[in-house]
Amino acid sequence: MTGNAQLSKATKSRTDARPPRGRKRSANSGAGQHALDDEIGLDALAGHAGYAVRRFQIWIFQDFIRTLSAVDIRPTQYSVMTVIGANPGLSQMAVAKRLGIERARLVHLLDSLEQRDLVSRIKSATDRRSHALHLTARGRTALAQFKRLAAEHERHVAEKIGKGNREKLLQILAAFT
Amino acid sequence: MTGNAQLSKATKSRTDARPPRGRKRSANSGAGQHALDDEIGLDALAGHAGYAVRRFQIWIFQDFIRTLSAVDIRPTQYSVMTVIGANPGLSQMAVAKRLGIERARLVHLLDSLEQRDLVSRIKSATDRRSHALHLTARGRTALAQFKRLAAEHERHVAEKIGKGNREKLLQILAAFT
DNA sequence: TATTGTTATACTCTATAACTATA
DNA sequence: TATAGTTATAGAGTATAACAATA
Repeated sequence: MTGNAQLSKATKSRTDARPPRGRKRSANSGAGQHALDDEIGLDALAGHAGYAVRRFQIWIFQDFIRTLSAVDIRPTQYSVMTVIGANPGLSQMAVAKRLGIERARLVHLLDSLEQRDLVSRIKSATDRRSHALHLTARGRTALAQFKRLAAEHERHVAEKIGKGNREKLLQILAAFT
Repeated sequence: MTGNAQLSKATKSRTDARPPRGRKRSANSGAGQHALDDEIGLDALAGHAGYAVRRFQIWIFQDFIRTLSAVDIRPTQYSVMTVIGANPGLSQMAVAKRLGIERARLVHLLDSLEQRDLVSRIKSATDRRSHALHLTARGRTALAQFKRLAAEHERHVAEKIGKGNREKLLQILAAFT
């Protein structure tokens, strides 16, 4: 991402396509008339939850990746390990459905976690089509560390949007988890 | 995405009927022990804003794409057309920075919008390296329709999370837009 | 027949690097 | 030297389809 995700001062949304302050910019004028990003209005975009959510999600994932860069764990890998850790024995289908991940994609995610000796696939005795997923001993130790770093990331979020706002957000979006 | 982002209502029927409240599960049990998604705990994930935000963003983008499918416009295309419409003459760099899009990616986005005669690139007279971006006449008419459909999508969001919650969300995340 | 895990393909998006034409 | 637009590549992530083993 090139853009700055920080506070750009909510420029007023204009319904028509006119420059903010009578500063004239002819229709065919050259590009680059805006010295500051703040001058560029978002228009209807400012009222769309999806736009704000997308920008926020990019920021939050980047902070997560940065905060856990020393252990090389990305958000999806963390989510997979966390549900397996909390629900040992789950099948790949169950994990995929619970987290909204394509089962085809989970195959590759698990391949990489298994190669790092964090997760193991155990052939199910009752249904030989499926695998029971477990953390390895190493995986359990590692996950504990990942959780500490993830909690640190979560503190960054609270600093960024405010403690109360973070809790309100979790409450509003609880139905989607 | 296969997963339903709504409150999963556990449609899955399974031969192996387990008591809903029984929770003892041995560490080496086979896969597929969970009859209902609701039984699969998220553990630490439940406290992570990023997880909820990601699930919500997937839902909201899918609703946007579905609601605007008749006009074949995706969220990023809509955002690009909206800022160009509100700020005619902007350079590609300015649009890219404002929306947090890689300038390399904006090239392809604009190629496709230009091929559909919605946007035009005009050589800047003052800086011949850059292009001044404008909506075409057709683009302006089309954008008005896109905005009506986007407003319909926004009503879906309000229905889903509640009117007040949607406004609270916009307020909390305003700093990221 | 249906499901689980797997492989494969295609398209979107993100992140870089390098090239060109200008400045 | 630096910047705007472009081209190219690589890696995630999403969306499908199809296949083998098993139910």
